[in-house]
Amino acid sequence: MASTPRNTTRERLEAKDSAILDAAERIFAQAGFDGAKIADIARAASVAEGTVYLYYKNKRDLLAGVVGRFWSQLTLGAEAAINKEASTTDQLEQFAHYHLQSILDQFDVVSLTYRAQPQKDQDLDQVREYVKVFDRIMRQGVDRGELPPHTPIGHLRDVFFGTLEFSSRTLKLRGRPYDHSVVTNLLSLIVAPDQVTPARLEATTPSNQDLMQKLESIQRQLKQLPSAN
Amino acid sequence: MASTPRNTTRERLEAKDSAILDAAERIFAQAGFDGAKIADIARAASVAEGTVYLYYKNKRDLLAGVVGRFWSQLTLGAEAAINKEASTTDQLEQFAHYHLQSILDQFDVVSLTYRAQPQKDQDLDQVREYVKVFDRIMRQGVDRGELPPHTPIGHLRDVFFGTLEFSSRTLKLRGRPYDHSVVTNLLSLIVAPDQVTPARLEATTPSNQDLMQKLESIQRQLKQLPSAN
DNA sequence: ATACCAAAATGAATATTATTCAGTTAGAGT
DNA sequence: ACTCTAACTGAATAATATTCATTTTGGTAT
Repeated sequence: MASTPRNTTRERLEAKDSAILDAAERIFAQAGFDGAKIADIARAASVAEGTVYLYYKNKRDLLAGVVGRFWSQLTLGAEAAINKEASTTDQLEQFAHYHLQSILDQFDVVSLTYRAQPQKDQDLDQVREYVKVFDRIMRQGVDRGELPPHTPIGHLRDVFFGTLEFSSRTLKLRGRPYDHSVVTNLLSLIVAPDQVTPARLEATTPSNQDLMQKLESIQRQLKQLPSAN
Repeated sequence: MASTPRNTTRERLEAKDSAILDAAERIFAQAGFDGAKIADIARAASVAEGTVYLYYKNKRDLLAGVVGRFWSQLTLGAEAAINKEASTTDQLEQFAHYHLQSILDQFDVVSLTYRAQPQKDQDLDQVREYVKVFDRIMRQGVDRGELPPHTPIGHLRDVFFGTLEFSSRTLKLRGRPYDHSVVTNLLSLIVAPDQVTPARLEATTPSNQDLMQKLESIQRQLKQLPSAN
């Protein structure tokens, strides 16, 4: 019955795989790799311990599954969060915002990514895929002429992801929530400074620039007073 | 006999502690946290398994000891590698060079640092101490007038360490050796962000000092008005 | 509908290690 | 030399990852 539209067997297997990954993600994030017990994960997924080993060779392989799925989903979310019609600067800001928010939100899962030496080469495939989102934006920016042709994309990629990851650690360590100034500051380094206008900030609180302009305007008016000269 | 210059007992204990840390560092770096067996570490340190537990509460605590010592030594090395008389830019380059080279060289030990959730707050104390080296250079740069007064040191610190850490991962992943262009590129962002000289930065974002000067200037003008009374 | 078979699932048994602890050794002070 | 304690030992214990002999399930053919 190969032509039946719904392959119930495969569906059942995928559902079970998914349940195991869900449970593993939860337990790993909560207890860390060592603290997580296969028995707990199996129970949370409503399967026997042995069943876990039908889907994943061992605990480490299970972790790789969790991490791989996480970054894979993050890639999808990023594509959705970025407006491909927007300017390069705006796309970068959208991506940086999405990335920082996501890794703060799921800090524990992210932390599992680089734990110990990833065994296999393909263990980081999904991360590589995610990173390519940045490369695409930058290449498009160069093509469009919004970035100089010699832009060192490789270097800036390390700056982009490295800074956001380190910032997320700093924020977590200090118990602070998402902070957009991290994104603004980063962008001011990566793209030409005059292209980055902290629109939100400008709207809410007048900058020193605004104050200075106002003062200069007042001063000009003063100079025009008849007796002032 | 408390006045004897050499306290042999203490010395013996410290030597043993050191031997255990040496062995642990080697085994942890080689096999990762999970892969490292206490039995192996004990054998490599020439002590019984039980002895390890006289010095460290458990395996995780032992890891914290290894990581703490590593960063502590890195701090000493950094102080030595930086010429305090040099310009801020040069000091930053020296530090960046030292840092990247060190973390590449001892990549496996560095990787152990952020593994899983550091349990205690003080687990990262030595890392904090290390990070302060950057802050000191930057503050000195501002004091000397080599950096604009409003340099966002906190943000730039995340950029500095985040970028170098991520770059080290990129290089390792590709089997590449130390690459100084990483340092050069990073510095061009931090110190002289593409034609944004300190002067220009000052011009674009007036400080409160600037504002105060402007106000005082206005005030002087006002006093000269005849009708001002 | 029933029988059959392979795939899927189970969980008790096994293997591997972290951790403990009852017993031993060493060395500082008297 | 004797004592007493701190340091050390390694076999015993406990926790838990992994295996595997057995059972269950569900699709397919008759």
